[in-house]
Amino acid sequence: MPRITLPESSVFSLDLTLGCGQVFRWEKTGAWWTGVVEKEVIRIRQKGRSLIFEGTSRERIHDYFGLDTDLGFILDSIDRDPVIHGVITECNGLRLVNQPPWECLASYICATYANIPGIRKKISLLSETFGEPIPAGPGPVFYSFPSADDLAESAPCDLSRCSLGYRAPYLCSTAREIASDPGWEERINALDYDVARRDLMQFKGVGPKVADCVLLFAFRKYEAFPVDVWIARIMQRHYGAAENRGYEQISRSGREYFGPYAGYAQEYLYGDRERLLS
DNA sequence: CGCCAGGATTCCT
DNA sequence: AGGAATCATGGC
Repeated sequence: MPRITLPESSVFSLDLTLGCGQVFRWEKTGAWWTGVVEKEVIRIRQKGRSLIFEGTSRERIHDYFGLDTDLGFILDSIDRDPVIHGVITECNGLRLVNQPPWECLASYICATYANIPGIRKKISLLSETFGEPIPAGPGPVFYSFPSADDLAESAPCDLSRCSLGYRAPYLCSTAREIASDPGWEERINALDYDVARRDLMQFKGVGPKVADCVLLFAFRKYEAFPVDVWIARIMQRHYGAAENRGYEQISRSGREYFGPYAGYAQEYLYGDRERLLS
């Protein structure tokens, strides 16, 4: 089975990376994580400095987990006070993965005002209903995440079986838009953060929070600082944000305070939210 | 059962 | 620009 040995200087925690809530399709059984990335079922585990995996290429693992990213440099740049310093210690090795853009966009549209177990279920239902089974030997069947075309072409775009609630028409509309806009990835990629953000927010069901998540998790715009209810509470308790501050104010203050890798700070705070709010 | 959730939209002032 | 009401569903 292929194996990647991480260099001494490269900090990485597979458990924190896949378990912090940035992705919704990975599951851990025993020591092994199993997940679907595009058309591949990947199994992977970590033993110290080694990553052992099957189902995909070495290049895919490097790219998906951002193993060539200098995490130490990023963490140094956001390490500005005792609070974030403690979080960096607690969650050391957490990396932002490079998510496929469409899956990320669709997933975070589904994620609005839902909790993580519920989100996982919605995405699982979407994949089983509209995705394609991936041949992967014996055991349970895994499904690819449906493409925008898959969803747009599903006759009346009937997503009602997937527990999406009021998000269903949003996802349906955005799937159609994306299906007829094949250049959207390249376009967003080429735009600066704030322009790209306005572009994404033209899709139905995409407000500032979803846009920030997509820019951060799929387009590597690391200054994005998504604010959900947990981050809002953390910013209130630990960073003196007033109680009735709106999204833009909290997000901007996070960006200005933590700098060009504010999104990393956000994800570390989110990953350690239980301790920070206990 | 009631409260909450990686919020967005619409309508209002 | 900044509120408030509304939205559908499942987890806990």
